[in-house]
Amino acid sequence: MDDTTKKGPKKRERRKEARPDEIIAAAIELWKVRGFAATRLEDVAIGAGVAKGTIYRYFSSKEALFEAAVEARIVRSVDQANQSADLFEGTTEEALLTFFEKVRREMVEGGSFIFLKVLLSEGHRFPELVERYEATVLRRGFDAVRRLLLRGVARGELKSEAAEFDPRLVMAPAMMLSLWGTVFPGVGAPDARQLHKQNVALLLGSLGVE
Amino acid sequence: MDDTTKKGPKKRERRKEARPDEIIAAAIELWKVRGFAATRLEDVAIGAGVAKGTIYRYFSSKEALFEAAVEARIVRSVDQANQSADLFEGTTEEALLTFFEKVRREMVEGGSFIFLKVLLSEGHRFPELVERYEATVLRRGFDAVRRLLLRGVARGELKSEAAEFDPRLVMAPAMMLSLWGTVFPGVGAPDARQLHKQNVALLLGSLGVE
Amino acid sequence: MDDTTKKGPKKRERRKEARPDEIIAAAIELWKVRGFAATRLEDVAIGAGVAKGTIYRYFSSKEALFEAAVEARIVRSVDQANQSADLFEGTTEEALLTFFEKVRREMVEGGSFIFLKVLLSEGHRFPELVERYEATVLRRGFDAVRRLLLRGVARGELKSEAAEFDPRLVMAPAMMLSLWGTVFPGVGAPDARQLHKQNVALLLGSLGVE
Amino acid sequence: MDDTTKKGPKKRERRKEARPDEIIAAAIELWKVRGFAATRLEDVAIGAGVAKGTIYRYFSSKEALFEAAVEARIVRSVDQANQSADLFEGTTEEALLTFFEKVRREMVEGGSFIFLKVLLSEGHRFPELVERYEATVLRRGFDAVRRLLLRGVARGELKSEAAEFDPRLVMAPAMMLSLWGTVFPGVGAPDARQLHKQNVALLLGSLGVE
DNA sequence: CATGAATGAGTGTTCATTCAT
DNA sequence: GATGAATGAACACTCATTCAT
Repeated sequence: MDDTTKKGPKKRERRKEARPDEIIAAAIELWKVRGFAATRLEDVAIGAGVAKGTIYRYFSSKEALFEAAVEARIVRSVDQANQSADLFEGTTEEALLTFFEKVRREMVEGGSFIFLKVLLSEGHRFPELVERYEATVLRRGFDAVRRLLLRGVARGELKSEAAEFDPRLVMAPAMMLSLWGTVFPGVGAPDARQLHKQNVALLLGSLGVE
Repeated sequence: MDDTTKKGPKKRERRKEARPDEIIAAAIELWKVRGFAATRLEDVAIGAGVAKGTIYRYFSSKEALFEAAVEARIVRSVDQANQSADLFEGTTEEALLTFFEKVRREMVEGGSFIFLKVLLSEGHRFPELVERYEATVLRRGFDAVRRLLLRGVARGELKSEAAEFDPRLVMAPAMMLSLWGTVFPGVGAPDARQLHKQNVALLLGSLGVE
Repeated sequence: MDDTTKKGPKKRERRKEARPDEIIAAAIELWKVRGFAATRLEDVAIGAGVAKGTIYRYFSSKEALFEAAVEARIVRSVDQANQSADLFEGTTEEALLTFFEKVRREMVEGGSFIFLKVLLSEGHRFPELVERYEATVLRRGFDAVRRLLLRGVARGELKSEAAEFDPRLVMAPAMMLSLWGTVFPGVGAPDARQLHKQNVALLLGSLGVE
Repeated sequence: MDDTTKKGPKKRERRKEARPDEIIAAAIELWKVRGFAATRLEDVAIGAGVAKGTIYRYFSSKEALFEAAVEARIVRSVDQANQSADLFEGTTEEALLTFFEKVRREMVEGGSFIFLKVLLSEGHRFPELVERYEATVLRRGFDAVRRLLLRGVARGELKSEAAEFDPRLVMAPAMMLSLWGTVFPGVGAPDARQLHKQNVALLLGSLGVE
């Protein structure tokens, strides 16, 4: 017990700092398959290779762990979205398609869908988090889309009225399809790319120049 | 034992037959505000003005109550959707707008959003119900939309390619906006009608003739 | 409901009087297979072809029903036992064998084993009934055996010391075997008659003259 | 993770290892007086000086606790019985008397009667346990008796036909008397030793040489 | 700091008993 | 009297959280 301090103190330090992330990663992995409510903190502990009590050293409660997980992933999500929208070089058509694909990948493969699900069904328990998610994920996502539309107008690819188009309508299909796909096997999942293309075509058909 | 086929045995039972519906109504009302998991069966009982045990006379478990509630509401939802699509007399533009409004009203005001939420976050506990919901609500909703698009083509209001357009893309925004609106105050709720109009404009702009 | 008073008032009266017995019979039949605690009063009602509430017209509680069942069967048991012992004409050997067989039949086929089982495991709930059962079933059974032994001495078939032999030792094997047989498939049931014979041989071998 | 194989990890656990036994002991003590069904798990917890939840750390259900209790006591019972039969040095008369006394002590004072009672009245809920009890307690008890009879024949104390005598008939009185004694105050308990003597006399009178 | 045994409030479910019809 | 819908006390079991080691 006390003999472990001999070898390398850095080693332990390093692991210690990684702990919260490992716990969050394990938690998300379990939440993805079992859902938030049905996943016991003990399972998270086992999944992260730590003891139950250890989780409480880093997160004051199950909800706090969830909030921390959202925070940890939100940064990535937002950055991804912004990169797609702002640093993209290609046509608006490609940009939109890439954006939809990013949303899908982040939601489905990255597991972010679990955050949205929990907030949708148990949002009442996380009032601040709901606000924060709305402001940081949704609003920023919408803003990214808006900038993308404006860029399209600026590039002469979209009609000027596209600047007024509500970004929520652009994002909704990609998100709804991702959510459906995680529960309803026959709806949304397999041909996601095809649907995204059709959605882009729809947008360009209506908002595109000529 | 076999003598029960007398005159009118329904008389006395008719009043009692309302009980299950009252319980379901009370349950949905509570689920809407507190969510499914956070609503105790005792609260449902109080809400319905009965004792806890009474619920078990009609529903064998909390999950069975949920399934019964879905069944009870599904019929209405599907009928609504079909009416919108099939019996509608006006233009496709009006038909789409009406359809979106029906979806929104059913989801938000009718409270059907709670079913979707629960299935999204706890679908694992209701495998058959997930299938049933997908087949009865989602698939039929998509079919109604498809028929609506075909009707538009037949009426010469939509390009022939509209017949191939994926109905999921038409429904997704209306559903996603409804879901968002129940949790994120600033997203989706207040100006729903405006968004639906813009969505219809988008569809017609791309799929409409001329 | 009110139209049934037309036909024969005697018919209903007669059935009314039979009700308690029918209920008791149905109860015992269920207790035999499911046990006392695991049998719901509703099952008894269904088995007896009456409504749950009707049981309470005749028996004030589940325990009262049990007590009444014991009383109803006790009379028969005791009479059977007394007949075996007192009215028997044959040898003591035959008398003992007949007696053991009566005990077994009453216990196993008649279902009396359920009374003993309940009193053994839940006797605390029925203090007066325990006393009554002890006095009416056990003690009288012992007395019947004692008289049987005395008769054997008088007939010159048993040594005089048999008059002092404790009847409990005579009865115990027959009862224990019956109890075992109702739960442990391999112990006691199939070859009961053979065991009774061996038990009689044992008794006569030790207590028999010559 | 794999470093747990250090010096003495048993030290800390040894104290905790007593918990299951303490819980079993408390449970049996309560079952003896109140019966199995009527004893709430919370009472067991209080009796063992732990919280309700602690019981579930060691036993997955009330029934599992019962099964564990049977297992824990079965070993002792069987060992006792075997010792009596095999390692005994004295005459068959003494051996039988000692054996009966062991049975009685184990059943009445050791509290094993509660296992038999529960299995008799609620055996349906424990099908495997019934089998196990039959095979481990009853059958082995019978075998011990059989060996005891064979030993008596070998020692020239019993007639050769004693080898064929059914051990169930030897055990039944001791067990039945123990069971009776736990419920019916006037039957069996006080003069148990006297009855055992008479039973031995009966057996030797019939099966004994000369 | 890490551990995991211990805690106990909370809830779904059962079922004997009551009582309006 | 009979019915069976309604009641509500009782209890097994779960799991987030705490804390002695």
